[in-house]
Amino acid sequence: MLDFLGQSEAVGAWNLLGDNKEKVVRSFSAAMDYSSAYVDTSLDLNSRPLRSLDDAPKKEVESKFIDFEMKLSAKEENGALVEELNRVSAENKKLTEMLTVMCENYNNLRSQLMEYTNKSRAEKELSPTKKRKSESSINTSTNVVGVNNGNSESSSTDDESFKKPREEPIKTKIWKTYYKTEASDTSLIVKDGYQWRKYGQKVTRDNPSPRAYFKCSFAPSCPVKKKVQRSVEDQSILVATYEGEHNHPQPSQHEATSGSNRCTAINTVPFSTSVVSSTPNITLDFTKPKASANDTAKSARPARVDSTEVRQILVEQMASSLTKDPNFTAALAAAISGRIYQKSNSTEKW
DNA sequence: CGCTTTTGACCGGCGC
DNA sequence: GCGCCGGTCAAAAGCG
Repeated sequence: MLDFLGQSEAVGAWNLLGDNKEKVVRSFSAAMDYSSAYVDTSLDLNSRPLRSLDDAPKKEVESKFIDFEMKLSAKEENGALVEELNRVSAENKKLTEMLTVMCENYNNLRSQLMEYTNKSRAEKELSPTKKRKSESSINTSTNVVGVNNGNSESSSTDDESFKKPREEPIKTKIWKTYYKTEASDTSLIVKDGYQWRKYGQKVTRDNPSPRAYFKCSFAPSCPVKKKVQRSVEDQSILVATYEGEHNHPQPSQHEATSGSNRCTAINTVPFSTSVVSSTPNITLDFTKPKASANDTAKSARPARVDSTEVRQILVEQMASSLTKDPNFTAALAAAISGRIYQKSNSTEKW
């Protein structure tokens, strides 16, 4: 009985979300976008609770509803239940409004952040700072935001870049790409569509995992280098730092998808603009052939995606994550079954 | 045999 | 000046 009431509440919540369902999902995905807080929203729509919607169990559920309804009418508790439902409905309406306000606030904050980011970038480009030789090009290259992705390497370089003036006038494009790999995979090879020649490997101080140094196999005509190192926080994530731009076409798109080392790019960010979390759940497969990876030097970087595309993918990711969460599945099942209940109620009682 | 990878040595910037 | 550290070099080894 109580259990069923709980389901009804979930039903009400879900129904009342109405057109805001998508907004909810989008806001969640947005939240995942700008914080590295891990939210276990995984659910599996194929798991048990939903199977009750299959034909045979569905009948069972419906019969439960009928029994329940009969009991209710017998005990004349409908009024109380309706009252309870109304109360929950009102509460959910409030929550929906709050969520909408939160979405608006989030959008405002985000636009402010973007504005601030652009401003600070412009300032840094006007008055560059100096660092060690190897890192000076980094600082001239891309926008810098005071948001850390948790990678101690990028955070430390950011700090230092603020302290020292620099004189390196050469601007080199530098950006980071995060690749999701098998945890058991110990290689530092990422398939990004280009051919690389490894020329060194070092164990750095801030990370127990070795850092591999690669040059583009078209070197010296192509000056692009990359460094690959496992993330300190998540050993299954490879952090590839690219320096420079390819001055030649991508040799083989097939290369990007073939090979024993199956890794997936989960994020591409300009150096130290790590606003986007490295949450392993968000997986954007840049290794697949795509139009953006064409001949131009600028497209040499692993496909940058625009915000709407990212947002869409995030929403899809969110949906897929939600489908893996047993709790959400249960709530969804309850919602659907609740609709049946409401429908039967509305046709017979109201 | 030629290309790639490995790995220890070396170099240069930086802090003390 | 010295030591630390990240980055690069280059000889040796590995591989097809």
